[in-house]
Amino acid sequence: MTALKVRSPRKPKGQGAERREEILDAALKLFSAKGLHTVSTRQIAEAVGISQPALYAYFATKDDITAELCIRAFAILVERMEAARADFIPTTQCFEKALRVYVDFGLQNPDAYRVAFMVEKGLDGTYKERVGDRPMMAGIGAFQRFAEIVAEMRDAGLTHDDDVQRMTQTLWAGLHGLVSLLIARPDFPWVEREVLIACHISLLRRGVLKGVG
Amino acid sequence: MTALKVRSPRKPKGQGAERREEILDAALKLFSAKGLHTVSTRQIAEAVGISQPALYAYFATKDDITAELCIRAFAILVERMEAARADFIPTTQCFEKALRVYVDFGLQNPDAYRVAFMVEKGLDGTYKERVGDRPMMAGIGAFQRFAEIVAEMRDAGLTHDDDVQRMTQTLWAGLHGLVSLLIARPDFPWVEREVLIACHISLLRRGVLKGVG
DNA sequence: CACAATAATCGATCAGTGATAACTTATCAC
DNA sequence: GTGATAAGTTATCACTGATCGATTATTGTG
Repeated sequence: MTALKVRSPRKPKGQGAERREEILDAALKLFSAKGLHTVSTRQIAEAVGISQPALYAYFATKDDITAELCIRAFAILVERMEAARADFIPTTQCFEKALRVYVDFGLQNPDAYRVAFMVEKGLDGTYKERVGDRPMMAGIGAFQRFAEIVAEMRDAGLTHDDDVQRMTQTLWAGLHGLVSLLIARPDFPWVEREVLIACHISLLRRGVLKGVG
Repeated sequence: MTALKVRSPRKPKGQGAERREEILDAALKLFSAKGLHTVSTRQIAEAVGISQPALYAYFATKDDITAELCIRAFAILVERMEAARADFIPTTQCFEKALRVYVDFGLQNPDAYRVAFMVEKGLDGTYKERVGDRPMMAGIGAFQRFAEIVAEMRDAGLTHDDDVQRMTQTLWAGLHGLVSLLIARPDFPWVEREVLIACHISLLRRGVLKGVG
């Protein structure tokens, strides 16, 4: 491993934002390849082709980089949830499809998902103060879309429970459980993944909706 | 903060194991108070009253300390699950009670729970190689108890699905979702906790069991 | 074209991290 | 006493995220 540092040419004067994107791109790739905690700021900087302190011109903190990635990823989720909601009618099929959107997103964006819902917060509130709950709030946007869907199901008289908040939180927790375990423990002797997901979604649907089992 | 280092007297010759316990005790308290990632080996050592390198006479790695704490905590869970299974008869009440045991355990031992199921593994396999999957395996012991309970329910003809593995994994994921979210995101505007737990358990029960909604 | 302004970036450095090596000290059996 | 050895030490390493102050390169202006 020679690892001569190859420097990227300095950006023209107004183009700092471009470098910022490069940093986010490099970070995303590294995180996906090696996991969140094992990637250092120096590795990110080297991948971009700049010095390590240069990162701090664009991000106050390493956590801010992950937070931004996370927020962007969740914007995509909200988008997908809205798409699912656009052609939503209160049926079992539509309902399951919406759940499936969430699961697929989590498994396709494991790093963002980790940062948003699985990363340790630090009981002293450190994490919270630095990065805010911005990533989580972004995730909550998706949660709200879920609440709307659940509300529609309730209004159609299809749910067991009438309290939408309560039901949505429970449903969300149920989905999150599968997604986070598949992400955190890929080596567990899981039943075939597609089968498991289908089975899980059916279970949640039965738990929320009245009618045919 | 003066923080004069107060040294604990050297242990007699055969009593190294006692120091080991002291380390685990101190670590558990610190982890509970400040969270896992924010506690350093130096802090643990100071709490015990020994030098930082002295830790490494008892544990090869910082992760090994958390792993041991985790394994011990999960031994308790297995114990409780076995107790729940001892006076188990295939009824809705007993089933829900068993689920409740799991949730209560997770919320009472959040740090152990984190290490076992929520801590990042490192895609390069670092975490796995050092600490093994010993903590997770300890957790799996509890999972097996669940499987047995589910099997009893199936044999009584009460479940929707006949595949015990599949159902148990799904059920476990559902429980884990609530526990892990409550641990990781305590600040989320949750519905009142007891209500939420009860609601979630009902949902999972409806998802798994046939019969009355 | 020269020049000041400034965005972009760098090298040096800091305190803190987990971990290791080499050494000391207390305690024990004989 | 005298070795052997468990228990613990200090010094140090490579690495981490982060800060400081200086240094480029570029730009619009005179």
